[in-house]
Amino acid sequence: MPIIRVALDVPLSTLFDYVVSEEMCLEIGQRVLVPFGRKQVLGLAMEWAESSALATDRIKPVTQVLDDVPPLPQELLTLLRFCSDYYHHPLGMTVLSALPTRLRAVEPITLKQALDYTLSESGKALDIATLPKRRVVQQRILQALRDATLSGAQLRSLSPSAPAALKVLLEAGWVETCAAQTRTTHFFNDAHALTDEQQQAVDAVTQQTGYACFLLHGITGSGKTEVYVHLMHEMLQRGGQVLLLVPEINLTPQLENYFRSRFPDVELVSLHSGLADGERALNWLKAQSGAARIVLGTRLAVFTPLPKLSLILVDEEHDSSFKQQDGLRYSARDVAIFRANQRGVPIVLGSATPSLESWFNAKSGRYQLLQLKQRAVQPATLPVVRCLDISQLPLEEGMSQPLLAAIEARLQRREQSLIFINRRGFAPVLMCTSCGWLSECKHCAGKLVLHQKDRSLRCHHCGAQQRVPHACPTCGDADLKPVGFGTQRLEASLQARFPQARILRVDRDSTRNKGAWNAMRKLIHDGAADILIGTQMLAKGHDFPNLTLVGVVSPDGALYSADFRASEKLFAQLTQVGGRAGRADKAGEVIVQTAFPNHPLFQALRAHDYEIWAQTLLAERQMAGFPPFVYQALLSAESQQENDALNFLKQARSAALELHMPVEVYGVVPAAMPRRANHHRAQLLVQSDKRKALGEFLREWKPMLDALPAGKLRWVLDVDPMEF
DNA sequence: AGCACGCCGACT
DNA sequence: GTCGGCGTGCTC
Repeated sequence: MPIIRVALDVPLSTLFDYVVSEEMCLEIGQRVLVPFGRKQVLGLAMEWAESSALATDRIKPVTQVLDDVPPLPQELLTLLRFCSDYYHHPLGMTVLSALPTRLRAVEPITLKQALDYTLSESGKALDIATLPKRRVVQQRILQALRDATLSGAQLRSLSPSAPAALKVLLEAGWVETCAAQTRTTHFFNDAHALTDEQQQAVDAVTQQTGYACFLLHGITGSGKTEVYVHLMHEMLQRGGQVLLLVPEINLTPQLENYFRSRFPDVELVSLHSGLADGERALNWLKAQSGAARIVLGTRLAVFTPLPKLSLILVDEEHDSSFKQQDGLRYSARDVAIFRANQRGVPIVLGSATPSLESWFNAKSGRYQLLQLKQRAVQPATLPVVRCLDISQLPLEEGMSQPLLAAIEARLQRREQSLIFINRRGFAPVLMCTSCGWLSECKHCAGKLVLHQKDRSLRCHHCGAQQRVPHACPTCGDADLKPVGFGTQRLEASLQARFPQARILRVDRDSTRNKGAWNAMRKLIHDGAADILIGTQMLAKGHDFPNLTLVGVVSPDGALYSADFRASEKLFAQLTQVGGRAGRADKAGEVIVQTAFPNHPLFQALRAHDYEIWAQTLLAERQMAGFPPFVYQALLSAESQQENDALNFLKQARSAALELHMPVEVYGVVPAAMPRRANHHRAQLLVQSDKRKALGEFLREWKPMLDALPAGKLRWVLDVDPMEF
């Protein structure tokens, strides 16, 4: 009897053997239902086996083959094996976590057959002019169908009310459905002529045969998206599929609409965790069938089966949200590169501020560097960046006179200002002026943040919340003072100073409700806000057409942060948020309040010189022996009893040292947040200047970790960690 | 991860 | 005498 090896969603690195009866029709890549323990679970058929190491009588038979969807392609299984191996995550969990939730359920999926629409005989005979004049959309649909048989998507692009109108036409018998046909041509809305630079970038990629990784470094406003659009167009013409990865779910609906407008009759699907299970599965299947030609998605979309994949685009490739922070801790950007290589197709990483890893690879020739140094949009010049030395300037509620004056000037000119402060709440801590007591979280090592709106103190790490005390819990003094500034405090003080101004605060608190952020974006776009105050959420998002000033308040924390990537991230954020300033007819202005105006970061920011900044950082990293000059893996552990985590890590460390492999094993140290939600947290860093050496070490080490007595503790191994 | 089996404290 | 605590151990 043949034996199939099945991936199951259990934290074990092995596959599980099952017997397949003769009459059962099973292919690799199909979902199967198998008995496991005393339950029936869903698994994925990974490979055939001649024999099993297990005694024959212990091998159970496959219960059922789920053939409602086509098998996963071998290529995707290979990709998942690579991920499991590289990130040292159990294969079964890796494979199952790549499936959309709906496909991890046993209930069969009923696929709606894609339909095309055409005129019936009576429809052809119909004189459109005889229809009531007000039925504009119906007339438009009929007119369009005169010329060609069209898909639902094509008809939907005629009008938002097309589906309703179509229903009426179908009921009237003028329009009929027929099985969808595959289209080989598509309409391309070629709205913008490319600049020379853009054209060169497009040519470099389209002339590439086989795998190559391109780093598209383009200053803000240089039109990277236009390059993507033209690349997509070319690949679609060649009959391929394009995968576009974007950092955030928030950005997908806008981008989706944008690309739909550029390719009105091309099937485009989005994939992200915000979709309902059914829709996500449906989109995934459209990608798998090859029907969806453009797949737009967040990191999880990197695991979509794409039979005709011919190009991968990673937008804002430096963004840390491409790194998954739990479960399979993959970097979608890195997996995408592996995938492009595996498939033998080009991949383009785009950013105005590339990650140092990518920049280093481009400089050393591993990636091909494509640069866009000119702006393709108006205004032609980048915003003027000014740094105000706050050690020399008096501050009023966190803001200096010149910044306030600049805001006032915008108010008078009816232009918008954006104040960027990466701290939500009113003040990061509450202090007793008498005894020096600070509001600390009982469960974490962090401080409780004052939220004035609901008079609460909140922990941003564990979510704990309490009422603001009326007096100091230690000495009883009633004079408690907020220290430092958050979005709420700036909102309050700016409102007091500019009572007429319409101020909009954009942070996780103000956008928590569903649709709130979208509604705010509309307000901003419609000019219904004068001053925007926000966190990094505002740095991304769309262009705000009437914004001419960006103020940056207290960015200095990142300059002396323990996280070696903090300053890299700050530069990217400031470049991104600064890029929001400027109108079609007018260059923008960026004002940064800092105590270190001569810091290389701000010098580079003023000069709009990413390259010199990257060079500075690379020199620092090389000196300090940090990535991208080394490869890292971080073992973190947390437990209620501090010793449990420490003992585990110490044993893990001894085991690592006993392996005597060419990697550097650091000491056991407390995590950046040493206590969180009543758990003590510590970590152990391992690194090597050879990726291969680190990988080989981890392969030996991981089973030893699995074998250590875990007790009451949680531990994770993070390969290429982004956060510590 | 589940979910068993398994051996020691407070209850009908 | 049982119910149930969560400590090991297994799942093809």
